[in-house]
Amino acid sequence: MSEITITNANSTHKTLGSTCHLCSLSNLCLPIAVNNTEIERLEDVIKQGKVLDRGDHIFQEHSPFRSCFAVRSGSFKTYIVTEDGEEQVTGFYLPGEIIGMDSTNTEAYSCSAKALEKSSVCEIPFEQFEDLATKIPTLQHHFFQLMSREIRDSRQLSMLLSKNTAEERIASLLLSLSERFKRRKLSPTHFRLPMPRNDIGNYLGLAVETVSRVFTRFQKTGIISVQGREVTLNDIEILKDMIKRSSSGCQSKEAKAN
Amino acid sequence: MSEITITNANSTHKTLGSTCHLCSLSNLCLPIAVNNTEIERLEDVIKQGKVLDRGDHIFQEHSPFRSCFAVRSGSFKTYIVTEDGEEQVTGFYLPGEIIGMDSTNTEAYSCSAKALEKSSVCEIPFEQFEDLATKIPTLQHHFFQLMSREIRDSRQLSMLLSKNTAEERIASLLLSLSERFKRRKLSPTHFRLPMPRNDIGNYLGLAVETVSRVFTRFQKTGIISVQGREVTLNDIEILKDMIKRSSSGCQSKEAKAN
DNA sequence: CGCGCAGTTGAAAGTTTTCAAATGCAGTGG
DNA sequence: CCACTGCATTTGAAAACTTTCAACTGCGCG
Repeated sequence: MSEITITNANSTHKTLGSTCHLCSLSNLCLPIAVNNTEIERLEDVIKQGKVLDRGDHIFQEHSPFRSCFAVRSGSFKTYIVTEDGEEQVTGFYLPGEIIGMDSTNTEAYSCSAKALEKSSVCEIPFEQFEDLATKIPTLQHHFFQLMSREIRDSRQLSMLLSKNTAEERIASLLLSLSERFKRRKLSPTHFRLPMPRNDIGNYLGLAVETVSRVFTRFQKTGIISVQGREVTLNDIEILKDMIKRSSSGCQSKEAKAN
Repeated sequence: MSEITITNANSTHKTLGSTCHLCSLSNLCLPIAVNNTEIERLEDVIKQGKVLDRGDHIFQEHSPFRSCFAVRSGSFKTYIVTEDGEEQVTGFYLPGEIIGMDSTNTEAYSCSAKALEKSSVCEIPFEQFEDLATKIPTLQHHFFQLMSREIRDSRQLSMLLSKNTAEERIASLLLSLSERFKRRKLSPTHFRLPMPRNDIGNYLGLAVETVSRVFTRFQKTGIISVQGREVTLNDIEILKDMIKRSSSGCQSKEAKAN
């Protein structure tokens, strides 16, 4: 099955036949079977290479929805501001993952998306993309797939929040990150947390202090090593055992290869 | 804008022009703009009138995914069984709502769906439906819409679970049910809970005892009246104020009229 | 009429939060 | 290059909320 991936604007290059690597994030973003004509259409639709600094927004809650965004580098958090002005983190997004699917076909974005560091994204203007999807069944299929995965991931998070202890939630997040790094061919056992403790706590429904204490506890028992945002998972099995009780891990938003 | 709705097998009738009421649940289920030819195609695809008793499953987790289901009467819960054998309720579904969208485009159902009482559903075989969607842009659009709503609803639940107290969670569920009854032209202030306390607690991440205590507390302060599963909301405003702190209420899975 | 499940209630135990305060780290300006 | 300021992280102790355990009540169904 051939694949297409969104690309770096500077390094676009096509190969003959049906395979075409447009981006360094092959397999992660929009891995779908299309022919060359369709690839060209996709290229027309997707705008590449928007760069953002730490703290910049890709889009703000309530602003008119136009596009989804594929993370190319860096990392993002999505969040909602509640009526009393509190921020609620709804997700973290790493390279190869797609932001904004919860706003698909709505007037406005249902959350804000902010860069956690210097990052870049590809823009997927949704209306055009949708048109294209009616013409390319595999594209439609793939997008249904991404969305249903997003639903399942979110369910997963709900379960985590409703039934699991602080330790289990953190173990779950660590494992989720681990898998997502692994998928990008990076070390699954040693990585840098893109987000502050603050956001972790917010996302997992825990006080910052609790997050900190759990990290400390994990460190003391030797399961992980932490220094600031650098984390080493010393015993993934133990972490996995911790969350066995619940059906599975934290959400992992990647576009899983078809 | 014309509408189509899935129907009772016995009372199928078409009206001329572009409006066609196939089911008593008009506006709730699949309200979309289509022409008559398209309506006929939809009718071919959707199987109507499957009846289930209390405790019956529409589908089981891990069984091969074929169809989504629109609730026609009664009510359902969806749930997952965790590795340690615990049940985790992931949602409640009332007439006009669609079950199974989280399994769209997957091999197997990602949860089980069980009738909470004598109920009936319409079956939407997904593969055929998907084909149809590529031919009817509004249908594709509508389904994207339903799915993105499902994502948002699930996010909402996560927020509820991560940041809200027991009282707020229950208030939120009550208001969600209230709105969903209202949408069906039923009383938004007096209704029968389709599910046992058990499932409420499970869904909201609370012990049954806590659910019971909160109901009692609400009753004592006069906000609601409860006798078993019969509930009367005496002061919706107070309930709304309770959950104001969080951005919004509980999930409401209805297909909102386009 | 009685069994069994659903719901309620009380008291103790556990987790997590909150409040307060100290320490570390990083970018800024002198 | 260093001190300074502000934010991030850590830690301790008390307070708050929810769960757990146990027991009791109520209701529906055979």
